[in-house]
Amino acid sequence: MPGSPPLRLSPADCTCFRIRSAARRVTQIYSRHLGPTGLKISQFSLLGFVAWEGPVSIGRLSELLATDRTTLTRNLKPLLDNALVARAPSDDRRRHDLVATPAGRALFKRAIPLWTAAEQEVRAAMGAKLTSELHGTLDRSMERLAAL
Amino acid sequence: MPGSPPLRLSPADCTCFRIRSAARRVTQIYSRHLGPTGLKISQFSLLGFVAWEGPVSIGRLSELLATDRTTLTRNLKPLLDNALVARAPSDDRRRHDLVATPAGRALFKRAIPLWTAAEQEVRAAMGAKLTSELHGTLDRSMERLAAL
DNA sequence: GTCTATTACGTGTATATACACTATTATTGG
DNA sequence: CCAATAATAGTGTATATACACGTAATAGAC
Repeated sequence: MPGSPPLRLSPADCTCFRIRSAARRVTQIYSRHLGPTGLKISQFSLLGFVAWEGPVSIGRLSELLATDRTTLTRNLKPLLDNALVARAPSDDRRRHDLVATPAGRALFKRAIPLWTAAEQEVRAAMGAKLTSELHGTLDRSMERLAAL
Repeated sequence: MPGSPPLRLSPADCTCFRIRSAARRVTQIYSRHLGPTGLKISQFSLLGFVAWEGPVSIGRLSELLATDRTTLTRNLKPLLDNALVARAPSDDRRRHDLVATPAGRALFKRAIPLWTAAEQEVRAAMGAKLTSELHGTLDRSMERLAAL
């Protein structure tokens, strides 16, 4: 089996540029829908994870969300300030477990239909086939890139 | 032809979360490689576009990069401060045309091999098939989402 | 030729992101 | 028990992102 020909790569072929552009575009659409709740899309995700995973540490969230630990510290601030999430002491005093407050859970529930509308707008524009292709491709890419 | 069954969407199916996670992951890899140049990946892209497109306005760059105009104003600051990009007056005094300086073009050239290494690391981890699938899916998604 | 609508751009504000560094608490080896 | 090590988290700094708003200059209407 012969080796592949040497690829001629140009910066126009940049995987990073493509994925960052798409992320910006998609983020704008979701943000528009979520506007009335006062939640940004990343806050929606973060609040959802905290609500689902029950008491959870920053470090654990960092794994679940594939986000740097210190980024989450900053991202949590608006949620803590607005009392949507609260810190709870844990047995290990190095950790601060995070829980969603009743207000946080209520807001998340109110946000779900708006998120659904955003998701449906995107899926309607892309079509079911492209949507599932995109999800599958991204999921597999994340698996392959996790090792790096 | 019957309609599709009503989709039951859960926030775990979020397209935005997937694409943002992947963008974060990919960005980290490229940033690591580009570190020695002092350029972030977005600066590499921006500098490259300015160098290629010759004298170009902020508004035009905004279309090319699918980035908000005001974001580019901020993103350009480090490049202007480091004299990698310069403003040139244009016939229309509302516009400030941007050009890459010799230092900017030289740095971009030095950065290309590092970008290539990043691109190859990502492609090696993902495989050629998944890479081309990802690119195609992202490109088609951007087309479909541009209308929104 | 002026007045107005449009175009092109920057600023204020707020969030998102992550690396290097620091501080605190647990754990483990002796 | 105590010192060294590991684990957990926050801060300082810098960039990335975009909406709402304000400003300056051009183009068009008349």
